[in-house]
Amino acid sequence: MSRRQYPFHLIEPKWQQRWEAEQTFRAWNPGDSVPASHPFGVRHELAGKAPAASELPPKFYILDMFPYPSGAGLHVGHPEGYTATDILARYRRACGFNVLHPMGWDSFGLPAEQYAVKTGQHPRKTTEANIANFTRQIRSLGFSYDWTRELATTDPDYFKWTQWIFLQLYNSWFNPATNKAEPIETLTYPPELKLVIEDWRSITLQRNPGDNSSPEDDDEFRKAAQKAMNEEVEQSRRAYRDSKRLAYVSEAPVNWCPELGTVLANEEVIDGKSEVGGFPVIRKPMKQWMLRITAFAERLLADLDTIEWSDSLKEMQRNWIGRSEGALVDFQVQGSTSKITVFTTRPDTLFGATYMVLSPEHSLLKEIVTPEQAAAVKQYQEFAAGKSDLERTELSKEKTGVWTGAYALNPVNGEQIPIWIADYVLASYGTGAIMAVPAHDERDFEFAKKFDLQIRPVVLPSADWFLELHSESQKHLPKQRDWERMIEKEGLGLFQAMDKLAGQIEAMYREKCHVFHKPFVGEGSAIESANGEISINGLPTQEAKAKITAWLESKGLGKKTVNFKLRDWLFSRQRYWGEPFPIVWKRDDAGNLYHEALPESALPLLPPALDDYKPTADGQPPLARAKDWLTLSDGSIRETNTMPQWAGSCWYYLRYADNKNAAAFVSPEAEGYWMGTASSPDPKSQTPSPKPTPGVDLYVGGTEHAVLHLLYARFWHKVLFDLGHVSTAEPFFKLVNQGLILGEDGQKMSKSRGNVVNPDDVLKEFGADAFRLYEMFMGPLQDVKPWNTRGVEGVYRFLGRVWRLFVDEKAETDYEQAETVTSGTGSANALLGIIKLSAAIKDEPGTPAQLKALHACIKKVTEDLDALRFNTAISTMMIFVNEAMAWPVKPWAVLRDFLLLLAPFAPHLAEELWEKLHALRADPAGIPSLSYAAWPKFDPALLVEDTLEIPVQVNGKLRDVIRVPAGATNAELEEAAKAAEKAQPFLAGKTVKKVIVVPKKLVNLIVA
RNA sequence: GCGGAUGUGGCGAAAUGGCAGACGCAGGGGACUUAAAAUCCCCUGGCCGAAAGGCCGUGCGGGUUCGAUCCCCGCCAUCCGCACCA
Repeated sequence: MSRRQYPFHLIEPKWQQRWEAEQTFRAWNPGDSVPASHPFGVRHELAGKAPAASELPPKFYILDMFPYPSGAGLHVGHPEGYTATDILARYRRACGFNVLHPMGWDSFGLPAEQYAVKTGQHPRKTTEANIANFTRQIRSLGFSYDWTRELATTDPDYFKWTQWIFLQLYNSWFNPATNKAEPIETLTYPPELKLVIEDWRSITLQRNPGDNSSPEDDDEFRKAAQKAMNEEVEQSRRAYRDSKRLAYVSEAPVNWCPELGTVLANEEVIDGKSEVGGFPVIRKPMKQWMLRITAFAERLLADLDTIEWSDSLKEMQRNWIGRSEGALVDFQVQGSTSKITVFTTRPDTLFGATYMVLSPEHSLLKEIVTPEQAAAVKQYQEFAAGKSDLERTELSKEKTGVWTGAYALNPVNGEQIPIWIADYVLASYGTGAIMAVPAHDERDFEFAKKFDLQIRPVVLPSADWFLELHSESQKHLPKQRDWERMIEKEGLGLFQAMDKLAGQIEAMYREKCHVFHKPFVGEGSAIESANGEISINGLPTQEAKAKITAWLESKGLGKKTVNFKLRDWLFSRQRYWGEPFPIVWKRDDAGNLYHEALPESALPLLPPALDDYKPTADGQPPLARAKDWLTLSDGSIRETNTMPQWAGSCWYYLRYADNKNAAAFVSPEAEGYWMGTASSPDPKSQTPSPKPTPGVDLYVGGTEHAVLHLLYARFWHKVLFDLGHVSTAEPFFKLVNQGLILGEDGQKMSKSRGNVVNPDDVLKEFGADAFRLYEMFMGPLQDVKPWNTRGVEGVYRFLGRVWRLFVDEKAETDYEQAETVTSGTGSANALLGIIKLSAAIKDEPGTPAQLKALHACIKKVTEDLDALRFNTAISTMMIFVNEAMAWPVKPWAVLRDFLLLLAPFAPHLAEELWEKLHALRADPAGIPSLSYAAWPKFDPALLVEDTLEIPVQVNGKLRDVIRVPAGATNAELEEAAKAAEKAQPFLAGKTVKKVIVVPKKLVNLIVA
């Protein structure tokens, strides 16, 4: 394919430059002055004004997940989502919305830092170069972003506010009574932490005679006296306060990579090895900053019901949050005052608890381990700690553990049960300890079998379960032939035999269920579950749970509770290229370290300049190398951790609304307009539907962020909402995941497979419009689909047909000759000026057939865009063009409306043809802007058919198609169907028993 | 193992209770051309048939219905998450 279908190489740069020069896609905030000439102002009669939110048209916020600007540049997967959102942004603009469609850079990140470690080049340099390359690539695709709102998370003007939001978290606590984040000042302290003196003014002074100090001095003295008296309790209060903050410090097990000398984030650990270098990673407790996301678990779960995300995505978030209802139960340790609390979802199986298991890291171990077992326990703890995550999962098939030598007392029956430790119990879930009910839990069952612990059934399964077990033909169970014998020799019916068999297995289950090969983990009815005070025998599982839990609560032995899989967010990284924490460390009089926030005025806190970006030899983060930066004049020491990459992406969508604001992270007006529903519907706009929604109206991005980014951002947003900084509880109202684009070989694109498609190459050969169109034509946005270069050629040919639909053949030949002569060095505009439109384009009304073709196209494209069905919208336009090519006369107005439909998909080509089309008419007002021209409306009256094709079925099989007047009655339809020629052979000699007539659709004749 | 999604021609796909395969790719034939490219026109799910036409066909097996790619039940396969979460 050597010859160009049309001169996209001239058209595309021309319009991209025009859009940029005229700031065509600038989005206007409330209060902005709209220039007199700007097409947005012209369209909405706001030119030269500074409209308030109520005067602006309704907003539509269309957001892409901003990219990490990697050194590799864009691949064809990126623009898939960007193209979809750009088409919608242009469509919504045409519909009369004020569209916010921004782009920016998630530019903190590991690759730039690793490059810095290797080469000493400052990560900012690498980052800037990568951003420049990404910008070039993205701009070449002709997206209608408002580039004045561009932002980068690495920009100090941006991360100043990331740090500011961290301070909001730091200075807040979660009030369980209100279920909200509140300023830390509203925290109430327990009675033992009451200040001795509440108010320094209440301290009475006894003046010495002759003391002539001023009353101000008295106040100073009173303050000092209060301070001294309260000092001790104040220290405890600080500790209490610090333990309640949404941002707090905790000794947490982290992914420590000895080889790299650093801590890794979970997402940087793959199969127990570091993503970089593939070195082993172990769990190690270290002091870390944590964010209290768990406090919001319930709301993060419940509010999923208020937003339009795909089921699968919501499900992934639900699984991650992992809510489960159960009970906390206390077990007394025998011969000790200590209690072990366990979390269980099956309190109804308490009578079947035959041993307990603590995680190897459990804090009570040092108290309860007997001297005889101490060595074995210690050895096991070391064994478990030394295991990498990889080894833990690899070895998970075989359970390991050690007895502690201690016993606990089962609270329901006082029975002595051994306490074990095993690494199948996780320190980080529940209480880090379990009651083991091997008869009703797979893991406990496996463990009990291995270590020969008692297995006691306390839930009776249904007969079906026994029969299923039997059908798996296990050892020890009755054999198939036993069953057959029952039927044959004992003369039993099938169901009697099954009952008898189930009965036999049940007896065995009650007596010696340790011979079974699997436990019963489902719901049944309780057995063997009674003590002197309470019995749950015979109760179905749900009722048994409720009753035993109530009993435990009444005896003070336990309580109903809800547990979550979600953990608090480990928020610190031992890295250079991230936001420094606005935190310093100090020592109190007793010499204890404590932390304090820097004042807002200290923001942004910039990272120090370094020569060496490696962690220090003793495992300190790189920031600890900057000795000057580290220590403040008052002796306090800066926090040397930095924030993770997620921090910047947690709130960038808010900054887009007001990215230049130096006084606030976003102004309330801008936030209220773009994120709230403050904008008023514009009565003049053509189709402002669907209505603007709270938050981002549409967010498009890959599934790789299904959980972490989207959960973290929702969490921050809720905190900001509680503190009154934003007006909605959820940030992203509607979210769509674009599907992965695979290589031509159907495999995931990767450098090593050599199947990566570079957009630059595609653009060079086919142009941006063809590229955009193909990405959308491949299939549904959400689907995974393979790239196919022949497919690009197909849509490219379609654009060529559109070109030839408009352009005069002779002029095209002239243009080609001129281009050859000037060999591309001539003025692009002069060359394009040679192109003349076809003489077949006439200012005549369209024929009914032409108008029908146009309006059918308008209808389908509009409906498809509303439903994000880009692929079928494009095929509809192909059908229109194929038909229009044959028209001897091409009505001007019909082609004009078609260009409006094409414009969101292929904006450059549409602009060029729009310009030429309008140049045919010497309109004194000049050429109207395509980008703000109103979306065409279809006229249903033009689509009405005079006659309809109606399929005729006989007994549900298609036999003929008849043509009837559109207004035919059911009776007429029936008659016509019975007379249908090709149906006759199937009707001959038979009586029509029944006739189904679906008006305007079909007739089905049922014959005997 | 658990959860979710998907399964339709040679390929990407469309139709979501009513003519299965729109549109595009690939393939075949033709027009234009000295020739090629480009463009334009026609054909193109399988089987039987000279044709007219018929039969079969949306992963597999059942069901609901006058009628099922579509709704329900049970399987199978593929992909994506999560995975000792008590």
